[in-house]
Amino acid sequence: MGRRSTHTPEELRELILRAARDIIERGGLSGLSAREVARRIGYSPGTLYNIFENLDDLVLHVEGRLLEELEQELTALPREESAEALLRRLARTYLAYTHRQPKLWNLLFEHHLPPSRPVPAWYQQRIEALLTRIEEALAPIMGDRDAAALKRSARVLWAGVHGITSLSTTDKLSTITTEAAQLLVDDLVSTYILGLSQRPAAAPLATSPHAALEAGELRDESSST
Amino acid sequence: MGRRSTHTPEELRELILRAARDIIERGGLSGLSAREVARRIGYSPGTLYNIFENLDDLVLHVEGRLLEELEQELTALPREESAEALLRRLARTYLAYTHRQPKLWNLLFEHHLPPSRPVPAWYQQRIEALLTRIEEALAPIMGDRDAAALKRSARVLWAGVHGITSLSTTDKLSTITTEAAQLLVDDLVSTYILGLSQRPAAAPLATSPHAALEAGELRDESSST
DNA sequence: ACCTGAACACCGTTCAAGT
DNA sequence: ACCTGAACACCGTTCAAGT
Repeated sequence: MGRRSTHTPEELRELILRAARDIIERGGLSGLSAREVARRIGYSPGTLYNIFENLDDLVLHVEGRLLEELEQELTALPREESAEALLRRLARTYLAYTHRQPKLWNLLFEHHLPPSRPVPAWYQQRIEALLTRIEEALAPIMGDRDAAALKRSARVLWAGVHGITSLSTTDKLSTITTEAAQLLVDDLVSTYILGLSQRPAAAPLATSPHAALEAGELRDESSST
Repeated sequence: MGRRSTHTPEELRELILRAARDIIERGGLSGLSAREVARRIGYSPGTLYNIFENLDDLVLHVEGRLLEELEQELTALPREESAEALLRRLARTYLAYTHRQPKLWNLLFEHHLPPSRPVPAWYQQRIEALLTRIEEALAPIMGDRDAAALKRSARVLWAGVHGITSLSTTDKLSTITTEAAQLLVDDLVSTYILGLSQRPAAAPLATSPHAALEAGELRDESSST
């Protein structure tokens, strides 16, 4: 017993993260256990708890790495001719990344912290960073619409692409192949952008045809429930 | 030991499903265990295995009930003035259902079967039934576009709404409130439908402006990777 | 200072034995 | 025929004890 110090704390951290990632990539989150990680790296289970708070904390850091990697891929994308082409490329890159390691990516959505402790700030920031990539790509299309609309559209697209990848990697959309999923992603991006381009740009929002339509429908909604 | 027959097999099945549902509703999938279910209903753990194959099978049947309930809600919806209003109502109903019991609904997406055994047919059919509700609502808008386009759009909308609800219930979209999620869902449905309405209806597809556009873009894509 | 490993309180699943 | 409960092979997490 006692110390071994064959690895620095940083090395140990790396070893643990890599082992955990490997286990999840092969067998999903349910295949992961602290004891299994310990076995793989040749340390006792207790050692993990010197470095990570608990298993949730460890998993959260594996997720963080994934978000980081994806963001790098999105950032490294070549220039495109049009804003629409760029958005489509972003969506496809996301899709390709998730299909390259489906179980790992699913981690982001099947792992939940106990409601007692909220998602840490650094994690939220990584997601915000990805959303910012989309907002940047979307801005030229949105023209002078207000910032709230831009944020909203970025989130709609992100969530939509996520929904497609999530349902297709877990085979709950009868989609199965990556090609089929890509068709859906392309359809979403093209059609949504086409819809956006039809919307009135900024202007007195309250009096635009579309705002009036929405207000009317909302009244409908509350009166009939 | 030995039999007790204070409950018929059907009653026992009900007891188990209800206990499991209750546990998941409170503590999520990770809170569920066969032993805990057994404790709650006052039977031994082994009893569950007379009725369900294993814990995955039990969970799958809880999911089946959820899909069934949602479908009933969607089917019972009142008539709407327009196809768009109906689609929006469908999306909101979905959202409301999932936010009413978020942990339970998340079950559908955090629970994965081992890849060895695929999703059973009855489960796939429940999902197809829900997609059919959307296709019916969407058909008037799509006009005489081909059936494949209808199926595709229904799936895009379903996945999109799912993505929004999934990310908002797990707080990974910085959305938090149901109202915020509803804004996103409304935006998705309205904008996507607006986009659809701009597309050429059927006609000689290969020569329509849009088809030409897409073909061009696809060529672009493959040449630049 | 760092790591161990036993200990505690749990799991899913099986199956001989009981009624 | 139905149900039990002990048994097996696992868990996450803690913490006194060792080096």
